Amino acid sequence: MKRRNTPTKEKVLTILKSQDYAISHETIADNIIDINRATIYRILNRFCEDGLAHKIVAENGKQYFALCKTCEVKDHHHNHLHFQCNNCEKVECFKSEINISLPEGYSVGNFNGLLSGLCGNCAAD
Amino acid sequence: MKRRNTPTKEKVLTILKSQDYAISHETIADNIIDINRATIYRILNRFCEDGLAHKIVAENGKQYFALCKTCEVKDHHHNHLHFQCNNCEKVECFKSEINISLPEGYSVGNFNGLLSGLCGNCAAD
DNA sequence: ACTACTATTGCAACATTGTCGCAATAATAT
DNA sequence: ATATTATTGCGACAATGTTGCAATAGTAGT
Repeated sequence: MKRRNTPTKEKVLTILKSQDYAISHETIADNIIDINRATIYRILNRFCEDGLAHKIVAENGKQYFALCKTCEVKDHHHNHLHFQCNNCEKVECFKSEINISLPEGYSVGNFNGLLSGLCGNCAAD
Repeated sequence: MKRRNTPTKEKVLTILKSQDYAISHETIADNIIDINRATIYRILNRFCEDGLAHKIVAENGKQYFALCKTCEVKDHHHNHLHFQCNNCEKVECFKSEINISLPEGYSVGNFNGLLSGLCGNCAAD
């Protein structure tokens, strides 16, 4: 299936690029008016399929999306931790990769690792 | 707030104990008839508050609960990974703890780490 | 430019999940 | 027994993410 370039897709990508944090569909909806919720999800999921972004599931069950800056380019995966601040609720990608070893016979798929607590800014207050 | 012993709570605890995997409220509802969904969640959350169980958020955003067998007793935390099979959907606790280091100024809270893929049984097929 | 193909979008509807307020019930201590 | 209050059930709710369908609009080929 070949991707097409659409204004909507470009807008979502622009927002993703402009953010230092992983964002939820809500953030996107707040930044673009007149874009359907279903469309946002479809675009974001397409980005994930294409290896452009990755998805983080937060402790509240919500999905956050971030561009793949810290991810390995070759042998693409997302074995880094994320951090969500309980106060400002921002989700950020950590640089350091996690070593993952699976039991015999298991096959790897995805990794979703999230720490929570207080970020540098919020803990200082 | 002092806890009380109720039949409902005991039933939920019995089910938790009988399972080798982390379970969702659904599993409990399937095993006990006539118990309210809200009540299940309240009981499970109370178990978590009391350090009896811990909560795992899966990639579908659903909450799973497991008794604290593998968790550290002293200085109680849950720094172990979990694994959910994409086929049988079971969620299990891994034994090995993860080393977690936070950036300067951050304060730790919780860790939610989930691997997904195929478990030993399902990968064999 | 025109056309055909089909990826993408918007809309509406839906299932599901987890939470909350409130009144009724029942566990606990006196 | 009685008083206190933790727990439960019920109903309602908001929110999230997905899907089917018809309409729209990229894209490639002529």
